[in-house]
Amino acid sequence: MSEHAPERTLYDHRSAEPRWQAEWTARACFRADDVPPPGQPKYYVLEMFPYPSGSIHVGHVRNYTLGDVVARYKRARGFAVLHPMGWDAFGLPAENAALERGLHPAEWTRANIATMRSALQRLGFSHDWSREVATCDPAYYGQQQRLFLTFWQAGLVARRETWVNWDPVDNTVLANEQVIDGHGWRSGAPVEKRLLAQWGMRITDYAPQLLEALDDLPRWPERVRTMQARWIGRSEGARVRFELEHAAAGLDEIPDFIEVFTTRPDTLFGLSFIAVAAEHPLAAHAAAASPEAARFVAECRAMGTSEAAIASAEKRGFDTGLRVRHPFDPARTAPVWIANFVLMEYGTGAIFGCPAHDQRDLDFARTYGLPILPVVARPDGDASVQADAYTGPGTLVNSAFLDGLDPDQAKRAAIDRLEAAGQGQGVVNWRLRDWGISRQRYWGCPIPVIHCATCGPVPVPDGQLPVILPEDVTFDRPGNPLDRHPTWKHVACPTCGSPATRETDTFDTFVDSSWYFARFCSPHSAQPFDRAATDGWMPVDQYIGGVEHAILHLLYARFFTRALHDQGRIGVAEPFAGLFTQGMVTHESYRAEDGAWLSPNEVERQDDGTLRARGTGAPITVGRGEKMSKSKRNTVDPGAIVDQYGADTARWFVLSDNPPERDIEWTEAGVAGAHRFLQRVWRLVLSTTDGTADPMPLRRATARTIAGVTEALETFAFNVAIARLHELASAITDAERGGVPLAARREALLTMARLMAPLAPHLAEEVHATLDTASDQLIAQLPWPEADPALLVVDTVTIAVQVMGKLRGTIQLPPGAAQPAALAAAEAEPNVARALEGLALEGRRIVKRIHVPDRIVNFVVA
RNA sequence: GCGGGCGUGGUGAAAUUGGUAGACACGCCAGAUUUAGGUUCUGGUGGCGCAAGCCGUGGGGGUUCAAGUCCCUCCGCCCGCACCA
Repeated sequence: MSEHAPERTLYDHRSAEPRWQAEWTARACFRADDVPPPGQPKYYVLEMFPYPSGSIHVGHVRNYTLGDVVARYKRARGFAVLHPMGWDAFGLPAENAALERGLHPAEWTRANIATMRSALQRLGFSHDWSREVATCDPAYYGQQQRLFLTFWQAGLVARRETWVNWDPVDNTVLANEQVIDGHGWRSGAPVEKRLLAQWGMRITDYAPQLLEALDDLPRWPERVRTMQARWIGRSEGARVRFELEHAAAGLDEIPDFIEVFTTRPDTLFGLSFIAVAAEHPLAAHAAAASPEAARFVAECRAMGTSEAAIASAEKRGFDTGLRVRHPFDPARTAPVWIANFVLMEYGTGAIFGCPAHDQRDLDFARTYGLPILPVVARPDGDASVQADAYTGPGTLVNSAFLDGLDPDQAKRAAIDRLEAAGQGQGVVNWRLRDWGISRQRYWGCPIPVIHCATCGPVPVPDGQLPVILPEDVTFDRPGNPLDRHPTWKHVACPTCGSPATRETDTFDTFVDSSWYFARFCSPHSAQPFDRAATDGWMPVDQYIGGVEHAILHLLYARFFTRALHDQGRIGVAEPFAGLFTQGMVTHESYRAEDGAWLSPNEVERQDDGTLRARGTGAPITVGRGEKMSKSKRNTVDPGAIVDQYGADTARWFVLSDNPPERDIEWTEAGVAGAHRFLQRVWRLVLSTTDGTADPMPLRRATARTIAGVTEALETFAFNVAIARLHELASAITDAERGGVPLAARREALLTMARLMAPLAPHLAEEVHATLDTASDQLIAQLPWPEADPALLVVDTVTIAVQVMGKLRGTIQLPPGAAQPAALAAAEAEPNVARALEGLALEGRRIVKRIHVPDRIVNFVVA
């Protein structure tokens, strides 16, 4: 056996990683107090907690690695760090698993949590596991019920008959935010509209605040802020009452007027028609009176929102026969239509149509031959109606008292007149809807309400909380098993004592994730959270997760925090001071000739570089990198990567090459490359060659690396941090070859280990323990290295010399060299001199000499 | 349609924020050591050119001594929202 057996030169992650993980736990390195120590700055790092689906995927690895780099770095920088982890554990997949596999959702969820917890722990993340919470635990959701009741008291909860989005596959209501393109966000089934009594949160009360405060979140991505702003959707306009002519006397209980919302009250004289949504009460009246109207309304509803994209091409309507009077000219009337392009959920569910100045109205008017009256002339005076509706600036015409005004003036004048006449008022309209939180599902937090025939809905008294989800339920039929439970829902009314029933709906799981960040501050509190703990830790300094939560989760969490703030229960109005949205992890997809998707481990690279099916050698088609998905089978199991290469390799790879906000493509070559580099570091550690060369250049390189890595970590440029560490490794390799003493190289390696520690913590500890046998501390306990300023001082700088802006050479000068010296050296540079001579021969001479100290010299020749 | 973002070698990218474009890595080429290696190490690698040099950050134009970076304009790609009155 040779002296350098291969096993001895390889870093063995299989033994090192569990050893260091155990050591961190034993020393409680990542334990945080419920209140950060006084005098020490705090830093709360939070990654969006996972749904316990059963296994971690590489997206999780990336998400938690990013958070862990920040947590470990901030800890080393002297911050008291809170870095918790828990489980967003309620939700539909657990019920589906129950149906498919006969497992109870609780059992399935708990097993998944156990698996995923150990998978995460194997990656060496510095989470404080003593603060772990699961939203399906009564200790958590009981506090959530308490929060709900305080929200109710604060007037933020409403029970209303509302048109809801009904998912016919999942048998539940969906929030607007959960309807994607007319389909359920989870089931993908076309969403229907149903009228149901629902619990809702009055998030619209907070629309102005939620919008304005976006400006105070500079550490949020622009993209997310604009998405939220558009979702909240503020628009200024007017509500206008149109009195109905009661000509159609056959209709019972027709209201006296229709109210519309418009952003263009200036164009009221262009009125051509009124259009109401199919769900509008007036449409119901019309349907009651006329079979044709009923048929049209039914058609619209059947179409639902699912065909919205297709329907957008075709505007369809039905004339109810009703007419309204013009608010400014009672002699003028216009017809009332039911139209498929009017949305019940925006504004008042009714519009006034001004075809000349609104494209949709124009399309509709042309389809049904309705009048088109221009009321805004273009700046050149042309008021004619062209192919497209005119929405630009101009002057009002055909508009009585508004004539001659510009649209902005006319809006104000029209609103003034409406208000004076009691026919409308200027309003701000919001796109944001109230948040429906009832779900007809079992596996969620029970809504703590009792329905009494005499008292109505009654809150469950605090002493009876939590309302525990019963576990003895069956899933043999569709619908909510809580409804069918023999005893659970039957209770006495807390107010009058008469027989009553529990609410059997459960909360939307987005409620669960709207306050977990506060719970993490004091996870064992007998209240939702302790004020001292949230005062100490909130807000979250750095929140990290996928951009798919840009609207739903982040908006609800902001709403909850604001509401709690206004109730005096929490000290911050915004939960997340900094938000980072990471890119996806993608992978090539592979398809066999018959079109079947192949997983990466069913594919093999041939000697000629082509990819073929493993075993059969059949040719395959390689698709571009795209989001990993089970259907395309292009997923990679992080567990297998950790087994083969170790946690540090997986972490290093997801941080390498790409900036974290961008998508990365997972490649076997990239993983192998990360692993090679870590092994290379280990070989440097094992080197025993000694020498007597000057160690100063290596020391300077190390100091520069400290500065470079620090800056990179501060700016989330983790790929750049890795590049800097590669450079230091090369410098140490060069030093070894150049005979730099072993002790100096080991000093550099010890610094390198500390710089690497946030990214590859296990190897870092191994290096540290190997080279500094005197230390009884772990890197996890040590402060961040400081660069000696003296070592950052350079004795020469390279200055570029340009002639007419083109690079002609470089010169070496001491830093801070004065202009005369710099110019002289520049002119003396042979290549520069030659260029200048050549120009002089053409009779051209230097007219200007630019000198930027330590940067550049530029000779400008006329 | 509206909003946001992006466009740099064969590939992923970097660029002190207006000052030497391509750091670092993958890949590729050549060599060394091994030679069972998908090992390790060294050198090379934007394009054209023998060279001096010229060209080069999606295209065009502008500002400037100097532009990947700022301004105008066009093209292309990605993401989000979308009959929002």
